Amino acid sequence: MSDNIYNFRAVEKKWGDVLAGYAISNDEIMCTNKDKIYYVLEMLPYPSGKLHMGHVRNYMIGDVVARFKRMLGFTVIHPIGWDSFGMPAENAAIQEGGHPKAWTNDNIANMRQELQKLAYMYDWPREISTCNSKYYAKEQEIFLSMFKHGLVYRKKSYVNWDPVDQTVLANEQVIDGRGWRSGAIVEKKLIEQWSIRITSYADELLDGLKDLTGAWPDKVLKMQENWIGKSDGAIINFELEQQHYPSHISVFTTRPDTIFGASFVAISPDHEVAQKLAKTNKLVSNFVDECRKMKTTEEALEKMEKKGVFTGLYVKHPVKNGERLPVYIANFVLIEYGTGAVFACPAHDERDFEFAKKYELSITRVIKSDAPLPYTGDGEHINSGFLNGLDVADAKLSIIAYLEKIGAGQRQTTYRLRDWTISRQRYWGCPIPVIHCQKCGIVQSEIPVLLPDDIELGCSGNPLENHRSWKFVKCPKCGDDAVRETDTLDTFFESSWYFLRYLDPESTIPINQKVADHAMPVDICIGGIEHAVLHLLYARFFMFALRDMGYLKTEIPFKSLLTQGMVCHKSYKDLDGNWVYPDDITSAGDGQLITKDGKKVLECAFEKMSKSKKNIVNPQKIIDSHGVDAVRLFIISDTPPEKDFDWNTAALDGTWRFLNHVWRVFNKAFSRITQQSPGNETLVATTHRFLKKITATYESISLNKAVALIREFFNEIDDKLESESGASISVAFNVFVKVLYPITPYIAHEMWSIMTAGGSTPLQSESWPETDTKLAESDTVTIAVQVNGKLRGTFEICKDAGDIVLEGEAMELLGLASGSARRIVVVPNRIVNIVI
RNA sequence: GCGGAUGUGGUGAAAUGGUAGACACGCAAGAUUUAGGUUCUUGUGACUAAGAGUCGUGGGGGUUCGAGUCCCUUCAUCCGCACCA
Repeated sequence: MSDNIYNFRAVEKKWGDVLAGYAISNDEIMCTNKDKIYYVLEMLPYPSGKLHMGHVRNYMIGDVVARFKRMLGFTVIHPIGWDSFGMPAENAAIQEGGHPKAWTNDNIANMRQELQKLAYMYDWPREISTCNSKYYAKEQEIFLSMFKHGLVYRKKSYVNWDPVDQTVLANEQVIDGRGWRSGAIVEKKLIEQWSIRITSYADELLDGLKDLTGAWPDKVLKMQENWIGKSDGAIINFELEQQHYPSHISVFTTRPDTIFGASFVAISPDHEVAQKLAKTNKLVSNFVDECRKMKTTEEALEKMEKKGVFTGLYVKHPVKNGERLPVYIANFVLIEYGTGAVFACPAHDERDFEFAKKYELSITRVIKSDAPLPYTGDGEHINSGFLNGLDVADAKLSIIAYLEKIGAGQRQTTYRLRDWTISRQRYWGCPIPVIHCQKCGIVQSEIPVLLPDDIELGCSGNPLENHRSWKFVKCPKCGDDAVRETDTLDTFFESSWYFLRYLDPESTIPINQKVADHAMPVDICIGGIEHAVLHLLYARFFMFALRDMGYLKTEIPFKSLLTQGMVCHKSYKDLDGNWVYPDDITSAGDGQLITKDGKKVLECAFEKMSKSKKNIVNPQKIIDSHGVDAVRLFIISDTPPEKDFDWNTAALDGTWRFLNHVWRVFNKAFSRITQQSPGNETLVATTHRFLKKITATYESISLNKAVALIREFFNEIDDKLESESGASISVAFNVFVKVLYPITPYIAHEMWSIMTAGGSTPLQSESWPETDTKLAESDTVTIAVQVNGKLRGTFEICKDAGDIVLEGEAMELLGLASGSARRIVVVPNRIVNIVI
């Protein structure tokens, strides 16, 4: 191999198998002390076809951590798998022909190869694919456990309904109020769906956030806290005057203290009273229909007028004897929150105020303030009977006690969190293993319930509905004709426990508790911030639920969490507004950018790499041109892992040049080592100084800083190469190769094999070099001299020199007579600040 | 509207309250003539003719011998949630 050019292609070929091979057995895990086990988890990818830069960055961070911890002597668990159910496979099959299973498995095969090419140290024997029955059959067992424990249930709930595709859509699949595939305006529809009782864990999920403080990003904790949305208040029951309706309307309020200012009660169009009225009252039914078609996009909500219709009904005021309040149906009252009904105090609530103005309802101020209405702040109660004179907090306590005494209400905590609707009318998902029998009701099916392969895609609705031989079965209880559940599970169900299955992917039971309780929690989970609420909340919930069902004892899924930033690239548009690939752009010379065929191009913003905006860089392409090591090094250089990474192709060339530089210097150094050249030994101390700092940056996963220090260390070696002894250079390179290895394993391995002449252990079984702390501390320091806090010069001196000595040196440097300073502040080994 | 974060050179970024801009990218000048994408040296925050001068971490205050860092205030940008009773 040439001494000047690092032949990455040859080296990648030579060490590919060595670097991609890794496996840790469960015996080894069980024999390892719990605190010497390190579980690195990257959120498992959806097999979309090709790896993108976001994957490369995500898995690179995990790989560096895994390799570093391995060298530190940990038993590192570092698995990978595929989140392989979901709509894209089904859609691809419809659009391109073929079968979702084939499409998915082809993609997995391709992406697995790409991961191996990048030398990610994955424990391949632990690989899972969620669309494989080996995985989803165990998931069905968990589902049935949840069913038995009353954690899953069927209920009618309002869901996003696509009237063209005839299916329920997840919230994420509704874009600007329209179905992402059909483009139809999504309706709210009340249908029977399977749900998970995640709300019964609301308090535990909220409390659990405390244990994660500091280890999970504050932002994520805050987002989960807001999502759970605990609010304390009261339920107040308003007795209905009219007959033939429920005896009362219950409302939830966080401001029971404003009850004396109540002016009306408003119920949701989906409230049972509204529903009943709609059957006989045309005005009401028209309004209810109108509300149902309401768009739920942000802009629509912002512009939307507060509207309502009077029901003709009245309720009794629970506290003010003899007073009655009109009942309205209002478009701003949500059935999903609280009780689907509110009482309105227009003086102290903005929405109520707007509504009351519009329909000329009474507005009574009950809190003293000079501010204009509506006033939502604190203050002394007025016009409020026995609450008069109290502030808001005291009035709340007082009124709740009173309501409880007279039986008209009670204290109540409400959550924004709703039960998780888990059923999907989709083929490519885990079948819900139950059977509907006319006689026996819902009956558990024998498991596994396998997805049928012979399926007709592309028809409207769920293909499983149309698969007669699969759908129609005999009831396992009574033997009568029965119908299989044709809904499948939300794919978030799969991604809520995969990290437990990795620990024993072949186990006959879903979770091998012995291994799980020994190896869990995951020490670090690395993934995108987009899962801050969904996946990361579901995973936390699953741990609590699995604990309660006796599957394991551990409660926390991920001890720490790193949310890596997005990989961004500048995007470009031509003058017609079409996106243009960055590769197709050249400079016209006058600063103007043009496409290859001469069209003018405008620079847009740095934004997340996406196919639709064409601002993508194909990892495969740059691996071919720059080599795996260059790509690995580049993707973690310069930007902290949690920040967005702005792609810069010129900087990638710089990384490539660095590796060539390393190679050249190594060859020079190697000949000095073998010749045992005489010279200085200063590099030994330098080495330990850098080793100490580099180890600390790896430890805190400040990978951009680790890279900066490694480069600084290398520059130091390069500078001193000619003057140092062979022995000293050998010490430096021994450490340099090892600190480089987690990032660029190929070149590190090549250098190592040359240095050890193949006679020593492979680099990946080597342990991390230990810092000699005595050597790491230099014996001279540079002292900064300041006058009134401003730098005026520096001097070198022995470490730990006394204050008097430093003071004298500083005065001399400045040419000041002793005693001329008003005050002198000395910080040992750092600074002398002279105040005049 | 509520919540969160971030503002440092041309760019990505460093800095336990203690020498701001480490490490890179880019750019400029010079050397070598390398033909594999070179390599090497020097310079590169702004201002100033120049300096060992002045200014400089979004703006304005404050605490301190000393503030990018702590406190108050303000502006801007980004992200999340949102008719939540």
